[in-house]
Amino acid sequence: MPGIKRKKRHESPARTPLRQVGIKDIADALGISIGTVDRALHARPGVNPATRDRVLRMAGKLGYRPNLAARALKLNRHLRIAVQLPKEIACFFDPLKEGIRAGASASFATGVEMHFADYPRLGSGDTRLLEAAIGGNYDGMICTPGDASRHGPAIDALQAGGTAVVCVGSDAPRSERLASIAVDGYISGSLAAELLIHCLPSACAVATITGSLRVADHAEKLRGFAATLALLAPHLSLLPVLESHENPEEAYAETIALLQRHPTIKGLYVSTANSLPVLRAIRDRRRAGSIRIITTDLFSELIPMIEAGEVMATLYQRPFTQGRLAVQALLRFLIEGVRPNPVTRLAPHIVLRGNLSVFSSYVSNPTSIPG
Amino acid sequence: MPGIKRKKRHESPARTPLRQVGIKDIADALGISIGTVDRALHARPGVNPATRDRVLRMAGKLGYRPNLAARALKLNRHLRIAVQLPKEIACFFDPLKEGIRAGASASFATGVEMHFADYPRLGSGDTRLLEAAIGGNYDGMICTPGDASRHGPAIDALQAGGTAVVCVGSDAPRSERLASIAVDGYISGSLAAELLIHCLPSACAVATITGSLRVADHAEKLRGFAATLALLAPHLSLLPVLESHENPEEAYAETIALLQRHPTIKGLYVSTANSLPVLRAIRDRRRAGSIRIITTDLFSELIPMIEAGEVMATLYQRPFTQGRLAVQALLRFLIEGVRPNPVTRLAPHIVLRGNLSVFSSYVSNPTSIPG
DNA sequence: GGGCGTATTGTGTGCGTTAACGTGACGAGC
DNA sequence: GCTCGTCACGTTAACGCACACAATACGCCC
Repeated sequence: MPGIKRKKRHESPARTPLRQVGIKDIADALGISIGTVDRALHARPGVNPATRDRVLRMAGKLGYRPNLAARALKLNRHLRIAVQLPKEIACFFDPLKEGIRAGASASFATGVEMHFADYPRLGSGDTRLLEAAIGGNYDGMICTPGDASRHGPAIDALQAGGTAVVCVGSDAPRSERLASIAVDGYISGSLAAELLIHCLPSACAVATITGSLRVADHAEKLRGFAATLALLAPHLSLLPVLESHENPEEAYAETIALLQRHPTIKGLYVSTANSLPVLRAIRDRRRAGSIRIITTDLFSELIPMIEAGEVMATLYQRPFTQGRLAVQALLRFLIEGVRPNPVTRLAPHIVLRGNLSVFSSYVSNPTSIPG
Repeated sequence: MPGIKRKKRHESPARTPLRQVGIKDIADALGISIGTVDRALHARPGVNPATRDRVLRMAGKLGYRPNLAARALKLNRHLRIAVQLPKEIACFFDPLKEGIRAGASASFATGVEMHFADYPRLGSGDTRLLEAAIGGNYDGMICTPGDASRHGPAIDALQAGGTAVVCVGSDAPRSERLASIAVDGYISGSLAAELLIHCLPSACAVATITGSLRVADHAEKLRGFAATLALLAPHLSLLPVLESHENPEEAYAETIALLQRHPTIKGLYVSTANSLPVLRAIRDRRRAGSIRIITTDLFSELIPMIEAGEVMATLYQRPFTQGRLAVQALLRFLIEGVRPNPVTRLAPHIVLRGNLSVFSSYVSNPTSIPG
């Protein structure tokens, strides 16, 4: 209850009552019982179709809105929701999990059991975990399908078994998932290109390094990057893409080799969160000042590099928001039956030096991120 | 109820019941009545301090979480919330209102009456409207204090009378308002400068045009712009600020005069949403291609200009999100008594050509903006 | 010890909805 | 004519919590 002391409300006499119309009001208006109204509203059997119509019409006329609190109280549903996410990359998935927690606690649905399960990283143990959940009788599932082709069948099986699946961070487009929340990869790549273009007015070479082109999201980012570069900056030449396979040593070595092969390189887009080895290689080769770098995601080590201008911008994928949206869509569906938009594609936040302070506070304190 | 058909839940025999512990469980565990437990939990008078401690300890031990649905049902509070916002500038305040509506309907609070009141524009009729609400016995109020010095007293009076006030879009820092949600002006200005700097490597002049420096937010934006320019780009010279006073004719004339006085100008930051006259002047003087322009907010006429590259970027102030956050903070306080962060400062979205599609869909369809 | 006052605790009601259960009415089948 | 089943609808008991009110305990005075 609010801590402030307050004057008594409802002291003015002729205030519009505006009492929330309930099932009882409909019943009274029609001279029938609430039981019938309830059955009619829920399309349950045992109601004369004529009565049913009258009820529905009256409900519309009176502007009936079900009292969700009462409903939630009555049918004290124990929603069981599984959350299966990798431990790595922590700077993305940790705040994502926080977002899920925050979004779930904002819901008034009592008795939502959240079962968090971790696996080491995308592609290692995730499929097995997902398949294990098929028999788990979950009402909902939130997961990141790293490999859509392998996870699709499991997702379909879950859906068929009555578990609503929401994909977050990445998508399994051809599966039966209820919804998918992710950052738009094409837009990310396109933004990275645009930012580089603005800084590189004269002809030079730009490069990209990614995790694996087999990951749909990574491929999408490069598609956006290349397309925008081709469209807006014919004077920039795009070097063949490098793949680090999320392996630090490989990323480091690839970068060193790249700098050796192409000393004139002026721009670099790192489309995976694992940018540290790349940045280390550039530092070691003393090229930190002469290459414009766009990275992905945000973590503590990156902050001073953005402050120093070593990294020009990073594309923050808003993991907290993604988690919040995912769980809210799922709960909204399970509780109210509202089917969410099947595909939600967020634009990443462009983090520059000027707005870094806002986002760095997210990194240090992943709870309670507003927007 | 979800439309999908689902297998029966709870068919496995020995599932942990995990019944949500309630006030009754605490009472039973201690051999006392729920009345006492209730009093203890709510720090109400008339409980033996020793019993109170036992209750609190047991509540903690059992992991008691109040059933929000039951609470909401019981104290079926008729919250009356006033929303007072200007009609202009529509591209900002219309989606803000939508955000308020969306945030309120997402809340499970039944019986929240939202009283929307409009006035023509900031500074014309807003103070009177605000003062009129003092006797209105509202539980909450959402408003944009255009002039903090004049609105502060009214806000304090409202708070004293038991109305919780949330400022949105702008702030009245010295008032007793419950919370304030707005975009950080300093960061906006700083971002605008940073974007311009990246595009303007050689010495030249940049200008700014704003509404009125008397508006705290506008002054803040210019402070951020000037500071960042001075810090990062000594080669760019900042011309004296122009004020349009949100008057289209004045904005147009000022811009024409500016271009005449300073033909070498290469960058321009328009820190108010009323950028159309400025852009028209630049077009009329055939300078569209040669000046890098950063604008504020997003509306339909701006979209093709960003697509064409005429406007390099716009700083989208996320009105929908601001509205959603404002009403959610307010409701959370009124219902659960959770005092929100007094100051929330969002970073604006940087809208470039690459992510324009995401935001232009917000403009055309202001309902259901995800993040 | 009875009466009284205060401090502390117990009991009951109802919020709007749901779902199990109860109740007529009517017609078929014997 | 009686039972029985079915259809349409009525009645009612929860759900967990807040709060008004009832009840009990204890200390104190005369």
